[in-house]
Amino acid sequence: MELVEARQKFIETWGKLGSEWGINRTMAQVHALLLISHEALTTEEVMEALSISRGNANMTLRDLISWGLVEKQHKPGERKEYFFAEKDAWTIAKQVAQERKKRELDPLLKVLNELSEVKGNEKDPAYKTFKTSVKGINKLSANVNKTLETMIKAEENWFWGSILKIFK
Amino acid sequence: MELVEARQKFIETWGKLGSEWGINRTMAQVHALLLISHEALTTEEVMEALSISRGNANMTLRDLISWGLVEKQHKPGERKEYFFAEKDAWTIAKQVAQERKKRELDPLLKVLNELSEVKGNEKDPAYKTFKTSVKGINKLSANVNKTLETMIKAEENWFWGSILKIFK
DNA sequence: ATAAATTTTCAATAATTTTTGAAAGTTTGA
DNA sequence: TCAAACTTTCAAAAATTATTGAAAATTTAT
Repeated sequence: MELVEARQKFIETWGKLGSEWGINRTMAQVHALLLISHEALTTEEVMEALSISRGNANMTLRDLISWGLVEKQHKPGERKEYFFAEKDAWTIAKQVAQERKKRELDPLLKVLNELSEVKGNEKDPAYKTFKTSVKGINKLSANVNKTLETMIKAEENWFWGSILKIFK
Repeated sequence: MELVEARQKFIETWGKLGSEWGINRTMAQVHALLLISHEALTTEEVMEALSISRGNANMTLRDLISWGLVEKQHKPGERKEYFFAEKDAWTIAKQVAQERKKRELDPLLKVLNELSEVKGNEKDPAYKTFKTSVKGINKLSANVNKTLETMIKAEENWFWGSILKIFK
């Protein structure tokens, strides 16, 4: 396979994967493009490479920055902004995990904690099932949350550190 | 908070979470409804509870079955089908992980393996960056894959078994 | 202060995804 | 064999989500 074709396929595959996981396809594609670019690209170049509009490119790049996956660069003497992606797979994964935790897991836990406290008649099977199910999900979510926190905070932690080496 | 209100909120929250993770909102809501129902429900009851059409309810329930999260039940002497959800949070999580692995991770790995083998000029920075990035993602994905396989196959495995107890 | 270069915004439009509902299909019991 | 009970299908419609593009805002150099 030729590099040009392979690049195309990577962008397409990454975009598809993103959309299966609730990430806008274009955003995943822009990320893919930057991942396989050895130097930082301008908005113009991103627009060109993926045939997307200026508005779309701009918003998408800002989103990627807010996810901590891309950063702006400035070249001396140049006015325009360049965009560059973190390339290390482990760092990307950590960043995505951290962001999703903040955006989704933390709010979920807040709701589950509330719902775990609903009062009712212990004899009522509807009440019992609700409570048991919600508590079960709450507990698992809380454990995932705690683990992510530990992992993110202290990769040096002797225990998690050695587990995580499996993935690197 | 009243049980009726709490149930409503749980269904809404689970639906939102699903859609953030690329799962159709209605499907997540039907799942939520069954999760907090102490007995199996008919298509009719699901339609009623969530105000959705027969076609939608039918397709969604079939999908949930294909994800291994819901099963059909038959009551003696009754003609219609009843649907019941697995309630244990850990079993649900395992099931979802296994399904997503099969549907998404395995196909991804196939592509990444292909792309890792693209030939080109080692002096070309575009080629070098492509190769390095793709290989990095490939390696991480392969490790995640292997770990999931191990986890799914042998929960009894002394090593993973003890790690997984953290989550249960 | 001016204007060229660049980035951002956002209402309108387009594309995609989901849902509906009625018709077709299937199963079961009499 | 018939028909009632129930399930499945799928083309059309609705809802949602993403994209465009031109105007407004901002930045920078002179």
